[in-house]
Amino acid sequence: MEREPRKVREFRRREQEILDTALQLFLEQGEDAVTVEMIADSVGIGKGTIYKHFKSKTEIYLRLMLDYERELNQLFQSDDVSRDKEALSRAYFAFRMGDPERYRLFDRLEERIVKSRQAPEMVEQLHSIRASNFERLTRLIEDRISEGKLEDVPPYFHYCAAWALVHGAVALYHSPFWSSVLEDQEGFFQFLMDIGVRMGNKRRREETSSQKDGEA
Amino acid sequence: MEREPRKVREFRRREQEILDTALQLFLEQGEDAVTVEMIADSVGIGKGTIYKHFKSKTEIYLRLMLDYERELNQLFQSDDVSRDKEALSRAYFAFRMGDPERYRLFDRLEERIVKSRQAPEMVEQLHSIRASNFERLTRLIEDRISEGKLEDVPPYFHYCAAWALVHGAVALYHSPFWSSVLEDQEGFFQFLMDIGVRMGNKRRREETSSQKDGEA
Amino acid sequence: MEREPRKVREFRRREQEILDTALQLFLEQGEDAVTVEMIADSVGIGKGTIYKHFKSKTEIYLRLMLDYERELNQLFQSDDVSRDKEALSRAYFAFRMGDPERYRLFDRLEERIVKSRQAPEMVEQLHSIRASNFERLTRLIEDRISEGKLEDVPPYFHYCAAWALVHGAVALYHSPFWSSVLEDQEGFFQFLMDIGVRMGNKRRREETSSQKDGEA
Amino acid sequence: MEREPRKVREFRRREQEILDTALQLFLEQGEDAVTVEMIADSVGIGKGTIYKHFKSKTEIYLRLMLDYERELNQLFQSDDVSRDKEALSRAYFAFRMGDPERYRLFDRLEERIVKSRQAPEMVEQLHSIRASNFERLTRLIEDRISEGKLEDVPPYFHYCAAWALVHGAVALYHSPFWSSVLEDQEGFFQFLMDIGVRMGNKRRREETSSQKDGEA
DNA sequence: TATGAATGAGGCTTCATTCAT
DNA sequence: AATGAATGAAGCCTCATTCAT
Repeated sequence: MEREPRKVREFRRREQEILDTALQLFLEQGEDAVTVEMIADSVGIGKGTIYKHFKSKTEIYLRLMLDYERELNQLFQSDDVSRDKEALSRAYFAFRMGDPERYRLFDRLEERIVKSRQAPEMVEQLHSIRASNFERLTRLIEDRISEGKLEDVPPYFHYCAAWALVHGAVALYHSPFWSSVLEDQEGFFQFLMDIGVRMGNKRRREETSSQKDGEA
Repeated sequence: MEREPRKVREFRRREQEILDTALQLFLEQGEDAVTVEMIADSVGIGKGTIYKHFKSKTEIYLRLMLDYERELNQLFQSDDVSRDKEALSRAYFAFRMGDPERYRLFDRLEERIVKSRQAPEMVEQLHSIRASNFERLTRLIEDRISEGKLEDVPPYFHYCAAWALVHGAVALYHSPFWSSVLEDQEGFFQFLMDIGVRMGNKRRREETSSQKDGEA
Repeated sequence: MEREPRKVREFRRREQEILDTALQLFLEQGEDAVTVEMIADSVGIGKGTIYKHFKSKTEIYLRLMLDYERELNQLFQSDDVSRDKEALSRAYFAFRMGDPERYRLFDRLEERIVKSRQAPEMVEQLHSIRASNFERLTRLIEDRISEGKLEDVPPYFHYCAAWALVHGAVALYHSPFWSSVLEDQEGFFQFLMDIGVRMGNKRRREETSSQKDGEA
Repeated sequence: MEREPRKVREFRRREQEILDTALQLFLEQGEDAVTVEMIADSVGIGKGTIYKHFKSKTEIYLRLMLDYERELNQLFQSDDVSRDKEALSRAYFAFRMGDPERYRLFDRLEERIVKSRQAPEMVEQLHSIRASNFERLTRLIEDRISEGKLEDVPPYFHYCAAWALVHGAVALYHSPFWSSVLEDQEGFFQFLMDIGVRMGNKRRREETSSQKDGEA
């Protein structure tokens, strides 16, 4: 009753090692350039061992994605941030931009995996974590709307807009072309985050009406 | 001296046919699921013939991407739009969202191609078209800034922000998860476009200062 | 209009070569011990080439089986034999025993392929050839029954019995144990064939009644 | 001195459990689809434990085959049946047809194992059991021949013919194609068994001579 | 110029067996 | 004795690209 845990712990440690190494390699070389054998070699184990832990390469992808989604989940669940819409916006932005490569990788993988209909149960699991995050978010936004601080549109307008902006920011950061354009990266992402933080706020009367004809 | 042009024209027509078909297939099935043979069969020619037109599959990708970039270029060069920053924003948004799948495909391909360092000359060509677009844009924005209509930040802040938002919008549209959340797609993208059109506008005094402490 | 046929002929020749070689190897070493690569090497071509001709290893199996079944079909359709039940019995016996290894191989393969539900269309094709053979046979037997030469049982009793005996003969021939027992192989198979040829014949009264009468 | 036997008994019981489970699985899924791990899981023990009982997967096969052969042996050794050739024929037929799947499995395995020359000692053991069976049988048949009840051919002609017919019957029963043809299975196998029981019987004068020219 | 047969490197996955605990 | 994690050889199949006709 005290020996088993050791073995189990060893096993888990190795599993984590595989995941860490795989992520590292995926980020460095692109997921397609990384073979299962390379992962095994990097960890220093046999190819077959990987398949004791994961049924397929796709399952490795999904495990990594789930971990990432859970990290985000913790952010949303933590009280110090999830009460304040602006703080949450900033935290979300920071989370995504904190490791843009990773975010990008998972986004790419998700599209591919969903398209090929592999491991649908795990995909569903992924989506359900995400959905739970956004239920909480919806409530927060509804509160702000009724307080008159946010524009009165369906709550998902707000967080989808935030998602989009952040997603774009990540892509920008990543893009070989654009990142070379951005001389003052730091300043720019600050600028962008401010836009994001403010973007759904209720506008003053005059402003609202100027939307189309102000220019004319 | 009159026969040759006909042959040449034939040749070009076929080349275009290959490109159109390839794009179609890439969009439908994903680029990795489409083999060169499938393209040839779809066009009704031999596999070898494709290699008379393009040195590699990657070159097909790049040709498609260049064409797309040139289409965008025309948008930016057309006078009726390129004088008015808001109109341009809208047009840009509309262009990307008009065929989000295509945009997404090219974005994905660009990352991969750049990473693997294939066909660097063509990549450079792609980037130079894009750069020329944005030189023109830079001038337009500089004008608006000096007119006091846009915030006084480096001009690329403005168009990079627009790029990011649009990019995010496309991804959102695409995402199997998010697109299911967006019940009122039409309304949402309108909402987002408005944000995009307004986002770099110079803010009134009060607003600017309220940035952080307005909430408090 | 004269060049194409040459290429096509070449292609077919090679296909046949693959089939012949594969059969040879399957017989010598057992189907599982033979890899696609071995076949390719034996023919002197690349592994990939095999897959231009056959979608999978299983398809090779099935092509061989279909060819064999068609050979048998020709036997049944040939007039000189298919009018005379005894001659047909002998011819059938001879056909199976003429290459017992091959028969055995295909029997084994059929079981496996059917069990794993691969290539069901080809399996169906195989079965339909066989069924057509036995329709013809059914008619022949019905004639003999109404002439009072064969026992009046459902026609398939007759040919299924023949099938069973021949199948057993082949297995016997094959069995490492039994074949060592059979000192006078030639004589034995003659003996067995005689049984087969006679076995469904109408028996005289006395014989018929003696069948079980201990019981009565 | 009383504890050890218990342990030993336990060990044997487990061994039998492994064999039973393995057989079950082989029959249900085909021997190649069953991994050693599946057997272990089914029994509820570790994979390594199986290798404490059997040196290899092949040894499991052979142990099952030996058990089967020994069962048959008991049939032949039991006095009530082994004195009467017809009763023995029927019993033999019944034994094989009683579990045709099992017979089929072992037949298949024997071919494979012999071909690959694994565990030759066990194969030899298998064959020697079988040989002993047939020595006894030989004597029985010799008696009947000298009594004038069976045709005067080498005794093994008789039992090899029986073997062949039964083997064919099993295959017929098994064949995905043929079994669908056999509407009246029960009736057919009765018909076949009668043939088997009678087939080596001494024929009356007239019959013998009619063999070839009776038809004419 | 057009063709399409041929290529072969390389990917993913399986599984019987070993061995340290 | 029992375990089950680790192994790695080996198999099947794909597909971009070449090249002789």
